[in-house]
Amino acid sequence: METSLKLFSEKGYAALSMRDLSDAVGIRTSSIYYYFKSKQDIFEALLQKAEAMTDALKASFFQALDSSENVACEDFVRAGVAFVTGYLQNEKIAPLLHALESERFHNQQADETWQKMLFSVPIEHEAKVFKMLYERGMIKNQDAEALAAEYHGIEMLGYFSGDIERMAKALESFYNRVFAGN
Amino acid sequence: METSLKLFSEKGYAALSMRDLSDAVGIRTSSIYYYFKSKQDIFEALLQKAEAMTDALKASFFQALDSSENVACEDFVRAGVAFVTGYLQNEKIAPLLHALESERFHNQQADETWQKMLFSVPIEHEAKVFKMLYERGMIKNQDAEALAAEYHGIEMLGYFSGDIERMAKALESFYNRVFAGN
DNA sequence: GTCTATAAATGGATAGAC
DNA sequence: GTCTATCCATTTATAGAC
Repeated sequence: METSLKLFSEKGYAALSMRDLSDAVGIRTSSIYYYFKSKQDIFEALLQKAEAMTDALKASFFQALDSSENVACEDFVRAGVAFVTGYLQNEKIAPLLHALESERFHNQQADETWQKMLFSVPIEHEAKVFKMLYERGMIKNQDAEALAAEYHGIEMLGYFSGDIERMAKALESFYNRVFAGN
Repeated sequence: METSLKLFSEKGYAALSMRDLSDAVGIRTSSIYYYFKSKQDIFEALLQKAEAMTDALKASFFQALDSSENVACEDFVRAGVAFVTGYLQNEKIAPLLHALESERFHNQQADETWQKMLFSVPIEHEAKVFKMLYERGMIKNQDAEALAAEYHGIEMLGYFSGDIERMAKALESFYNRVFAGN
């Protein structure tokens, strides 16, 4: 599973052959069929793992920001950077996301899980955070959904472009405008 | 070329066979080799086309916003929506971007062109626009780079998530804060 | 320019010994 | 559980007739 994740993310589903995989694992091709009934079966196990990761993400999101009573600009920026560099780009999650992204136009479930992991789950949480910040009187803007979309947009730009410094500056700029006068 | 663009974007490079392609075009597989010396050759022609599209984009960006002397919120939102729905999602560009995205982890040039088209070129232009808006006294925020990153982040979120309505609302929210008090 | 024919390699997958 | 051996379909690509 580990090796298939690595190779699927590097080569893509169609380009990865069972021979490549068995060579990388150090067994014969036919031995793979003792554990998985087909190549598709391996990929589906991967999809399941990604689904599980998404559920896990849903549970543990942004705890630091969520529980804090006072949000300093540094915390705010740090939380955003941490999500991208510490989570999306970490060695466990990144290959999973790459494998999903490479197949998302040819595999509906890959697309759905990818969107869930990168967009719906985090945005839903972020909207809750902004709602909380409003209710505590820490920000004046009531539209938590729009704020979450802006916030997450900055994160996604950092994730896809890889320019984390620019992302951090944009988050800071965002913070200064949203928290201005509070 | 048209058919290969369509099929590469739908199936991905490795999954598209020369047979699929020749069947779709209505000729025999061997006849393709009269025009292209290999499958890779076809994909590289596609990459070239994408590069040309990127150069064309660079030239014609956001003219409406660029030339206006007064930016109303509606114009601002409309320009952003137009870039995503009218350009990125149109029938000429979308398959090109999908083909590039599917291969970006296995093909460096695909990755570079994809990043250029979706991020560097538009952001560079958007930063110029915000700089202009500042110089004309229409906004108070001096950091055009950060504003462009925020603005483009919202667009990318709309593009990838497909939620154009949310994108429009976030752009409106962004406008209201950036242009507040001017 | 398009075809038939075919080469030569690689693909996913199975049978059955150990 | 892992192996050898093998099947058979499909792949990219070429040669050469028309």
